[in-house]
Amino acid sequence: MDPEPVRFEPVTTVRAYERVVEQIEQAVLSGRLSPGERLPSERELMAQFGVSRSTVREALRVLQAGEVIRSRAGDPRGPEVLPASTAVLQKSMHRLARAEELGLAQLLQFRMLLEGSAYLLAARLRTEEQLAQMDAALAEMRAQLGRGDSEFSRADVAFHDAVARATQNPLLVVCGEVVRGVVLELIEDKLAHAADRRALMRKSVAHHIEVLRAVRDGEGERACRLARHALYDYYAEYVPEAERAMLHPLLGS
Amino acid sequence: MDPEPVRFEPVTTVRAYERVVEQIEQAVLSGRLSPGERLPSERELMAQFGVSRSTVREALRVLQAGEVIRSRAGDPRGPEVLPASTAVLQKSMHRLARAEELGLAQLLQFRMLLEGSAYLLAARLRTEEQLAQMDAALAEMRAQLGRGDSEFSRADVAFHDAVARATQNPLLVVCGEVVRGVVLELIEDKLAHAADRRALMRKSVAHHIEVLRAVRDGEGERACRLARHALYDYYAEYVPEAERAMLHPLLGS
DNA sequence: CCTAGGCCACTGGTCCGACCAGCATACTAG
DNA sequence: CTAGTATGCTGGTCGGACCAGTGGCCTAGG
Repeated sequence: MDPEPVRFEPVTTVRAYERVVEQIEQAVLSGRLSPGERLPSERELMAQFGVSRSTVREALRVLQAGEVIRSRAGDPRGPEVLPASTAVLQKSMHRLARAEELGLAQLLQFRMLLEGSAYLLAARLRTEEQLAQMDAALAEMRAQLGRGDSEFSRADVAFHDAVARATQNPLLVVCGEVVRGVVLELIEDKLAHAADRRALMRKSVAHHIEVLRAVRDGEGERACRLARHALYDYYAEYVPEAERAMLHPLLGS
Repeated sequence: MDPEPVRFEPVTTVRAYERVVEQIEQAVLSGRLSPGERLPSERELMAQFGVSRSTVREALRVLQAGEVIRSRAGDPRGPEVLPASTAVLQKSMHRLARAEELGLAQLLQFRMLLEGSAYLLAARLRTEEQLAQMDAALAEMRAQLGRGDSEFSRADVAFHDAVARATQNPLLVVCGEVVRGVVLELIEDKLAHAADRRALMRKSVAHHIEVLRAVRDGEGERACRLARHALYDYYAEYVPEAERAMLHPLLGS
């Protein structure tokens, strides 16, 4: 055995507000503080932690940014502990997607991958109720076919959300949502100039009908393949030709 | 047409610090501020935004919590804009996992999905150099077979990273990394008590050899199937039986 | 008795001014 | 020319102050 020498750890200055954050976060994470419960008021916390109100406030700001608590001015009951949400996850993923110099190719690849798998899972795991939700969203799409495309795409989003929810996996829901959003951001201007949006919508509806049938029949593999091909057909023309190859492995053999 | 009545939107009080956050965040997101660049000092910002220093500081705290910037006391150059990181993503996912919104089943499902697809893509897109990196990582795993399992799992991580990089998709790299981390966190204690870790390692090496061969031969589908089955075999026993069914659709027909 | 109304104590949001310790640079003494 | 110090900034923390809200209490009117 090595004669383990005395080891010193690098000293890290821990700011006062960080200690406050830490303690409150631990209380929430460990369940000693449940969603809906209230924290003491800032002035009370300042006494309990032995720090100034500024420090307490900075700590609360951090927790607020992390969706751990919520403060309302004037509420005598104090800051509220929030239930866990995917909002932060979504925001951080969005930031990452925009920062990582992601091209449309990468985003589309990821989306094909996710949505395909979502269908694969949904086809097996969906309940009748979720099936009905997809039906409703699809009906809404058909109804909005003639109207502006903002309503149409809202119905489209609702459809995909229903599919994602059917997988019972919040990760799939969030990631799908984010990637879809970023993809749309990247090409909405190009898409707006598309020659015939009406034709695109009709094609989209036809595709959704087909894929929904596959989901209803439990044919996951087929739904997966359909979705990926549809995405490719719809978006590939906007992907630089050199990068298009990275989408092909997902189209199956 | 409906005689569209005048519509009023609910008034939302926007806090001063929120608007400061918003502006700085936008500057970073839009690229007007790049990683490594510096923000003006708090006193300077307070003049530019026309708010007090407390308000500026609360805004900076929020950005700091979101890993957008970093402040060091005394640094005359001011707060630094950070490159996008996965830390927040990881933390928020972790919190969701602890809040039981996310069980091992969901995480594992997502990981099976991601890693399978990663192999599928890597088998087609990998370069010789990336293949060599996987080889090296695998060799390291074999070398560490006898040693502590922290070295072993580090080599394991290196292998999976090499695979993810071969897909040329940063999203896949990041998500894979994060999910792998959270999964390990969730069961590391259970895994530590496993009867025979040595046997598990050997089995893991054997699996990696096989899957790497599939990648080298360009058999993406096979690599995908192998990886998912391996993950299932390795982890499924820790998943509540009732939720195990949600993993089965990914194991293929 | 009960209820509608206003009152009030307290909340969080913002501002100000002050002090401290830390950092990078310029300057100074050797 | 170098070593060390002085300096002028930085962010971190503190205390006190004021304001606009909120919700419960208390009261006047039924």
